[in-house]
Amino acid sequence: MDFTKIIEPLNDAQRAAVTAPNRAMLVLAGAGSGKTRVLVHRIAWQIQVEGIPAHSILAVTFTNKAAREMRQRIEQLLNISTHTMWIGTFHGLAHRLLRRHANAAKLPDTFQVMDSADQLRVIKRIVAAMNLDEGRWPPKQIQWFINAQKDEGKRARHQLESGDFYLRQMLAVYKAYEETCDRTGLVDFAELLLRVHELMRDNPDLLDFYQRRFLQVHVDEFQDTNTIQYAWLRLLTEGKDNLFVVGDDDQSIYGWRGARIENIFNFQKHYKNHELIKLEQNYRSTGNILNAANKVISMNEARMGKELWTNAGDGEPISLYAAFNELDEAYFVVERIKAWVNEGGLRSEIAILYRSNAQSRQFEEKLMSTGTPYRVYGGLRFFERAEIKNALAYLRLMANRHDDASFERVINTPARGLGAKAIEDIRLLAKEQEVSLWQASALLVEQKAPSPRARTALAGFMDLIERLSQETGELELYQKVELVNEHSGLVYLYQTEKGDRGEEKLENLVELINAARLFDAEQENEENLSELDLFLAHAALEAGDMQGDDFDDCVQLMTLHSAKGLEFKLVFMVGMEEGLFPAQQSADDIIRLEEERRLCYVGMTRAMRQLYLTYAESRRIYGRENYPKSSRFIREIPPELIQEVRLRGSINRPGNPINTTGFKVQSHRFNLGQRVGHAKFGEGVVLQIEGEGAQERAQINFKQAGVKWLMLNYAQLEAL
DNA sequence: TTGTTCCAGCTTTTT
DNA sequence: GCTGGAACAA
Repeated sequence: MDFTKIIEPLNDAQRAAVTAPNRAMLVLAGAGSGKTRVLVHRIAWQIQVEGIPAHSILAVTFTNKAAREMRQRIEQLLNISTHTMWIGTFHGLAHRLLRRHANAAKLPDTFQVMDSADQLRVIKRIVAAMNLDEGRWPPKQIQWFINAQKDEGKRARHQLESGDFYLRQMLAVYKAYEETCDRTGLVDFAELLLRVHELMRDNPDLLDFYQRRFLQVHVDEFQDTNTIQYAWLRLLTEGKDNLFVVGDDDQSIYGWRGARIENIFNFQKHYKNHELIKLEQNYRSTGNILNAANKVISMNEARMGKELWTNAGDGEPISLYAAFNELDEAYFVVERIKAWVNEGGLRSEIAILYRSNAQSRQFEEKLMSTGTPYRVYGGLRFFERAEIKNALAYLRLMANRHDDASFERVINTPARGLGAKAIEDIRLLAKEQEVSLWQASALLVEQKAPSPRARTALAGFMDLIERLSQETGELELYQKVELVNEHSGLVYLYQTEKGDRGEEKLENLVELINAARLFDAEQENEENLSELDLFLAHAALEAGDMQGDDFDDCVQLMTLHSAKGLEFKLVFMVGMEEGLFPAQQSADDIIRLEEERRLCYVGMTRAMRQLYLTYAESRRIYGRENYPKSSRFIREIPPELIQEVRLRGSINRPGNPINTTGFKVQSHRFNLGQRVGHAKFGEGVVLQIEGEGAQERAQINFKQAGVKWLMLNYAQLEAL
C-alpha cells in the first residue's frame, strides 16, 4: 500500500502524531503548525494503514466550516468518499444522535432546535409569565445562567433550595424554562449537548453500541471544549482511550462562554497512558513575529509551555504607530493599505483586527471615503435575519404545531388583528392548562371565548398553517418555502413596506427558496427525517455565512476572536490600549487577563509577513475623551523587534536608523505619547509636535491642567 | 397600528 | 454618543 503521500509532507513531530499507535493522544499544536493537516493525515493513516473502516471514524469540531474543511481535505488526500464518517460539530453530531434516539432521549420526534435568539424570547416570556421585573431579572442574564448550568451538566433539579434568594429565583426560572421546552418540543444549543450526554450515560446499551462503533475519536480545538463536551468524549472513549485531541492552550479565548482550558490539563490525568506531542514549527509567520508572540505569551502562568519557531527568516520588524486619536489611527491604517495595494498587494491579504466591534466604524468610514472595498465580519447572518426567521417560523409551525416560539413570532406577522390582548388571552389559557399556545388557541376558538373578531382571525391563522401544511405535503422543499412566502403574506408585507428596506428582505426570501433548492443536494439524511425537518435543523445549526462577497478583493475587518484560525499577509492590530485591550473588565483579574493575553497571541500569530500595532493617545469612548495608556502587551514585546512609525515624526527604534516606512523623517526633542513634566502644569502626555527650532511646539495633555500647546523653546519640559 | 420619544447599556461568539 | 428596544401617544 502506498502511504508515502500520507507521511511524506509531514515534519517529524507531525509524523509522530499521525503514526502513533492507538492510544490517547494529546497534540499541542501551536498557531500555524499544521494542526488540521495532522488531524486529516491521522485519519487517513488510520484508514489506509491501520485498516480502520471509514464509518468507525468520529471527528468533532466546533464550527461547520472546520468540519467541512476536514471532510474536503480527507477526500482530497485519499480520494475516497467521507460519507460514512461522522465528521461534524459537537452540536451537529448531538442533533443527529438525538434524532436517531429521540424516544430514548425523551424528546418528541418533532423536536426543533432553537437558536439563542429564540431561546431569549422564550425566557422573556417566562419572566413575564412569572411576573418578574425584567429590570431586576434581565432575561439575558438568565439565559447566561441557564446555559452555564447546562454547560456544566446541571439540571434545575440538581440544586435544592439551599442557595440564596437570587440563586433560588434563577433556578425557578430555569425549571420553568425546562418545562416549557419539554412541552413545546424545543431544544436549545446547550441542551443538545446535555441531552446526548444524559442519553449515553443512562442507556448502557446505547453507549456500548457507540463505543464499539467509534474505533477512533478525534477532536479539533480541544482547548475550547466545555465540561459537558469533555464528559461526553470521556464517556465515548471509556476504557479504550481511543481519543485523539488537538488543541492549543495558548489559543484558548473562549473561557467566558464555558470553555475549560483545564480540560487539557485534566486530559493528562484522566488518560494515564496518553502521549503528548508538541507541534512548534510554524509555517506561517516570520521569525520576528513569532519571537514577539512567544515573548508575550510567555508572560502567562497557566500554560503548558511551547515555543514557536520557523526557518523562514526574521522578516520585517513589527511596526508600532502611536496615533493622535482614533481618526488618525484609521487614517494611518488606510494609508498603509493604499501603499500595500500600490505595491501590487491584494486587499484580501490584509486584515484589521480589533478587540470590540464598536471599533470597526472609524475604519469603515475611512475605507469608504477612499473607495477601498472592505468586508466586515460579524453582524447578522443569513438565517438570523428577521424576514428569514419569520418564514422559518411558519415552516417550523408546519413541522411542529407546539413550537411556541415560532407561534408567537408569526401569529401577528403580517398583522392580522391578533394584537397584544389576543396573545395575552392565549398565553393565559396555555399556562392554566399547561398546553402549547397552539392547543390553547384551538380551545379558545372552540369555546368562542375571545371577541368574535379575534376568534375569526385566530381560526384563520390556524387554518392557514393547516392548509400550508397539507397543500405542500407532496411538494419539493423549495416549493414549500415558496408557497409559505406567498401564502403567509410575508411577500406582500415586504412589497408594501415603506422605504427601501423591503426590497432587500424580498431578495432574502427568494434567497431562502434558493437555499432550500440547493439543500436537496447535500443529503445527510441517515435518520429518514423529512426534508423539512432537516432543513430547519440546518438553519438553526448553521446560521449561514456572513454576508459579503468573497469574490471581491476586500480588506477584512473583524474582531480578534473571529480571526482565530485565519491568516493574512498584512495584519493591523488596532486599539492597543489599556482599557480596550486588555479590556477594562479583565484588567485586574489574572485569569481573565491571561485570556486577553492569549487573544493578543492569537492576533499576532495571524500575521504572515508584516504586523502593525496601533494605539491612539486620545480616543472618544461613549462620547467622552479618553487618554489611555498604550497596552501592556506592547510593552511585553522586546523593543528590538519593534519599529516605531511616526507620520510626521522620526523612526524611533534604538539601533536602527534606517527608514523603511517611506515617511519623512523628522526628529523632535520629545516623542508622541511620552510622559513629560512641567513646573506649573505638572505631569502630562505629548499629543502632537509640530514646527522646528524656535517654532517647535507641542500639544500636551496635562493630568490636571488639561490640553495645552507649548513652545518648546520656552516651556521647560522634562522627560519623565 | 404606527411613529415618536425615551432610556439603558456598552467586550468577545458558535452552535 | 449611538443604538436598539420598549413605552407611549395619536
